[in-house]
Amino acid sequence: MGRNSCNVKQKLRKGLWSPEEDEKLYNYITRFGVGCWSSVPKLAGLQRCGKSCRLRWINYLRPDLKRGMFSQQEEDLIITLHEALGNRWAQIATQLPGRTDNEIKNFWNSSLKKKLIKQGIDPNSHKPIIQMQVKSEKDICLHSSSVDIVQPKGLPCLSTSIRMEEQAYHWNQVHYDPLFLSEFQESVDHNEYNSNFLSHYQHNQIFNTMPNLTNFDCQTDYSDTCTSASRMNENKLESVFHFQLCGIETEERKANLWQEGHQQLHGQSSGDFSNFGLTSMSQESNAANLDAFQQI
DNA sequence: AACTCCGCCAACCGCATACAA
DNA sequence: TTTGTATGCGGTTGGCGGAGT
Repeated sequence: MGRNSCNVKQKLRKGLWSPEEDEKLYNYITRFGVGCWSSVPKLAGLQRCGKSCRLRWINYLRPDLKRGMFSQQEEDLIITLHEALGNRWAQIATQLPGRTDNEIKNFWNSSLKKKLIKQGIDPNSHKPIIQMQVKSEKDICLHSSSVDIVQPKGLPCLSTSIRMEEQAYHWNQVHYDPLFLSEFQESVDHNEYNSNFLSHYQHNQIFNTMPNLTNFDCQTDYSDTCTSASRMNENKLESVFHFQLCGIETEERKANLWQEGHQQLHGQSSGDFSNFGLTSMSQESNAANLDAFQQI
């Protein structure tokens, strides 16, 4: 049963979002909240499909999004979770507050994958590439007599006890909760591991030793990726307003405060967001204003 | 300066699933 | 139970901008 693209029914806009569209969507969501996405574009006065609006909100406009580079801890966590979960970006994203599945996926494909390959690790299996080559040669020799245990998709490779120790060591490196590690080990031992295991932990907030990434410090040194970092900051922050100033607030009053703050800073109507970016905000003259605004 | 190449990332597309009528 | 619609997810793509020539 094929389904038409949501843009086909009407002549709807596609492509990059303009600051005006962002403003409309942001104002609508902060005022009325996220309800039925399919009705959002109509009610917000946008020539977009609901799907596009949802994506824009989740990946860009959401006030609780973290901006900037991935920290080393986040990087380690993504690698570890990818080893355990595979390409389940949405599930991985639940363990990284303020990060979206799209962002993590892009980061993985553009950076982490290459990094692992550079380190001689296969990004799909997370095994050393040399070991994989030896194994594949062995497979060719042994063919059907292979005794390897087939792992369910998404499970880390735990076919030997040595591997399990390596795994535990690696997981400890990224500061997993010891309770989580022991229960994970137990679940694996009893073949009880399933894709909901991590969800369970997330749901019950058992990742209590995971570093708090919400207040991630963008000043951290990321020398090897600073070029893309600066570009990312520009891309993300220059075009639109800086929602994080006032955090997520659904009440209209807060939205108004935000608009007032914007006007205070720039002396213009909130309709024009094109100049409300990091570039200008990073200037010292604005820093003091920002501090004052954050007090609102 | 002009052009090409290439990496990054925002956004789209199609599929799967959930849910309501 | 069937059908239509909404939402969520992962793979893919196209445009932008920086680097190199």
